[in-house]
Amino acid sequence: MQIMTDLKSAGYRLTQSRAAVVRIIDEADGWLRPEQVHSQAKKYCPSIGLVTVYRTLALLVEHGYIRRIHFDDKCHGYARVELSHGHHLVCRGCKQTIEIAGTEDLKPLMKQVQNETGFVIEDHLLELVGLCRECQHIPT
Amino acid sequence: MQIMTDLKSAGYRLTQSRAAVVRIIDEADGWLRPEQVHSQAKKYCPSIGLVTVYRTLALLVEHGYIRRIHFDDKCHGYARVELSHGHHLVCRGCKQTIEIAGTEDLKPLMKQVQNETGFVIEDHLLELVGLCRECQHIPT
DNA sequence: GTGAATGCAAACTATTTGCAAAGGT
DNA sequence: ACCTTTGCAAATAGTTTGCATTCAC
Repeated sequence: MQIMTDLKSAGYRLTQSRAAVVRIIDEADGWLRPEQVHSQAKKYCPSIGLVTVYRTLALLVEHGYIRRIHFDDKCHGYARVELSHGHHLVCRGCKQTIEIAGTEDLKPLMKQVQNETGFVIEDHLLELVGLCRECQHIPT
Repeated sequence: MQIMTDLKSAGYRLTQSRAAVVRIIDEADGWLRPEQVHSQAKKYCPSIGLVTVYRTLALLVEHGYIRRIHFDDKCHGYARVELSHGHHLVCRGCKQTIEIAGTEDLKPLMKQVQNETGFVIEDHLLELVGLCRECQHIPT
């Protein structure tokens, strides 16, 4: 729960709701939608409201503890960041999200792109979507 | 307007609205939000409704003519696909979107990930965000 | 003429904001 | 006790759906 300590030193209060959200994210195998975080967080903080979940997720994103997951459809989810600026691999079947160490592999590509385009690249997002071993029977 | 021919052979009708949306996307330098496509498409089809824009965008995505752009915040945009499954580079300042030929560079990484995780990777999304030459004066 | 496509309004989903009450320090 | 944080309700933003009308073929 390093994040809780970090938040405390940043001047935030250690509330039940925040602890509950962090705990749910920690326990999750993959990514969760805000609504899922909410219903699960009630386990540890029965009175928690969905609004607080949104606010806490925003706080955790801001502090780099979790990351937003984007899909081709409209749904957004959140997953814990394991490796600084790693990329992620999402299973289309069971939704588990695995962080993959990645920036290094992209360095040459990014350098090449900067040279060719004159852009200064500030950030990048690499998302691989597929099926994990257990979900490979699922049709396309 | 290859896409219009394609749609026709797929059995879709060549309507004013569809032509207007395609034309706006073609003329755009970068990505556009549905609302922007709508207001600009009125130039060519004054009666077009936002709903039709959404429906047409979905059709064009389905046929691989455009791609959804995801940002860290909630806004989704659409940009033309120039290169089959290329990745894209988005300018944070002026929003221009450049397609970069890319799958090749990721092949080794994807192969490695498949071996290490047992996943079958079906799709990937690489988005580089930065500032183009003209926008580099903009603060972070 | 016929059925696909459209536009409108209304429904819906996801997220954010205002504000009084509760809780952490 | 003070001031942040919370929960509720309501507001908002983005997108989708139902249905009568319009338009491409």
